[in-house]
Amino acid sequence: MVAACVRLRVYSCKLLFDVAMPRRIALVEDDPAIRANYADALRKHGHEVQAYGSRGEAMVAFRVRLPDLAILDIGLGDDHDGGFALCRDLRALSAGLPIIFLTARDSDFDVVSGLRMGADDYLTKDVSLPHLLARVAALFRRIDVQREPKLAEDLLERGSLALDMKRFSATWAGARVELTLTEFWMVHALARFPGHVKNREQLMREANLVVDDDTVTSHMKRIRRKFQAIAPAFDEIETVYGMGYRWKG
Amino acid sequence: MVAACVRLRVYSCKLLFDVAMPRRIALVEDDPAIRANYADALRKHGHEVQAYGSRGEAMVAFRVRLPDLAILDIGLGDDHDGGFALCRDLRALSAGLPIIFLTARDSDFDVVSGLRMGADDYLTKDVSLPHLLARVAALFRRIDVQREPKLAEDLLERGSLALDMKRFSATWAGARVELTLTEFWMVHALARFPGHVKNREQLMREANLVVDDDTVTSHMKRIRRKFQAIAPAFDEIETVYGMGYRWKG
DNA sequence: GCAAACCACCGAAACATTGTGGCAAAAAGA
DNA sequence: TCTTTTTGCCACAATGTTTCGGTGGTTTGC
Repeated sequence: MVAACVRLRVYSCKLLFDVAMPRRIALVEDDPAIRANYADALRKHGHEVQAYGSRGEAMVAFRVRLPDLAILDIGLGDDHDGGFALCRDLRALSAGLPIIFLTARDSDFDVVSGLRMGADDYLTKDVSLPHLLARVAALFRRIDVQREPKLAEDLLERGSLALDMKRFSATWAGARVELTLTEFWMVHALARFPGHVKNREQLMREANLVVDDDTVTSHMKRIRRKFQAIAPAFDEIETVYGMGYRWKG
Repeated sequence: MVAACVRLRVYSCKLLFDVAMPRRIALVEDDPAIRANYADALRKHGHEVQAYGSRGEAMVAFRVRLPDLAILDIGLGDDHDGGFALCRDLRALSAGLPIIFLTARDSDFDVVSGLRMGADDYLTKDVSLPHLLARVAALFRRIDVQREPKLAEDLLERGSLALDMKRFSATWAGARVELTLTEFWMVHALARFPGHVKNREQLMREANLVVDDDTVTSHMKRIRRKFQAIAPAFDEIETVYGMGYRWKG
């Protein structure tokens, strides 16, 4: 009983995180073929990947903006320990940046060196793609779990719809729907009481507006269009002739 | 030559980390000889170790008090997947507890399963003792680095951004950004909750100001300009029409 | 079936908010 | 005191949002 309850909580927590933006992964690997291969696999998994072929190239980019995760090869071209040096430089920029070594060198000495240098994981290139992806996911999970887990009143979930009042963001089945301020409040007014019919006057009040009835109609049109742009079959907003609108839920 | 130099530095780094507090590590392993061996090694490294031979025995202890790290074998006596079950139960008790699988089973399927189950690392029993210890240390370092900003409220890291509340200094990817006091507090207000929209009134309050809305706009202009002077592609501060500003993070 | 009321859609005008450069007042240093 | 930095504000330009009338289609009541 208790266990089930806890798991439910964890699950809803996961949903929250999944709505977040894709992670930016930096991949530093000198072999173009291998680089493309890994970059591809990570992208297919929904990550945003920047790939670099050398230590210098990577550092230039890191000084502009740090990624959410760095995956480093150790030998970079002529520089036999370029990855180690890169790791050290990165740690100087950010103590908390997740770093994974991904290299052909499999000696215990190298592994221990890499981990002591501040890396979070050390993988050899014989790992399978699923294995690599699982390691990456595990590291991201560790990062997330440590981050402040606050939710509740600022979040409204109604089926596929999720409204975050703190972020002023709306998502449908995980996909972001870009609503303007007025549109956001109207969706909020509707979705707060699924099934209840709201007339135009009520909708106006919730959005802090005093306008013509036709204007509310226009807003509904745009809201529907924005949701349908993401999910063509969207049909949650029902028109109740002579009454107003209702969120089917 | 270069390699030797790099490794030397790593070594001195290790000394720093080893000074840390003793951690309570739970070791669940059914083979008494192996169990004693690992427990011994961990203790010699300054950790406090509780060793258990079965899933039930371990859970009884966990319900009384959780360790700082759990190292689990997968096969426990007759129970071929006892470690997996234990991991699941442990995760229900605490979503954030560090877990490492340490097992003879080396199939990719088991590794991926273990990691997906919520483990932080997966090691096979052929790893050397130094390797194991380095993995444990790396995981503890990750925990510490994440927990630090909560305990010591004087440092805030958000991707490339780092704010030092003690010195009122801000850095972007390691490069100093010269912010005035008001600007610093506004960046702080934004970056403290990445993704959250802050309206002008909230921003004023966080910077201890009571001014015109336009003035906030001006501050944002100057803040953006200062960051862009360092990283021309800077784009973290997003304006949300009619709502305020948000740190993308 | 028909008229009246209502709603969806389009597009352009009206409106609101934000970005920019500049300037002066206030505060901080020298 | 004088200089420099920081801050607040304004006008104008640029941008994004809201409003609303017209047209045509749909629902309702009789």
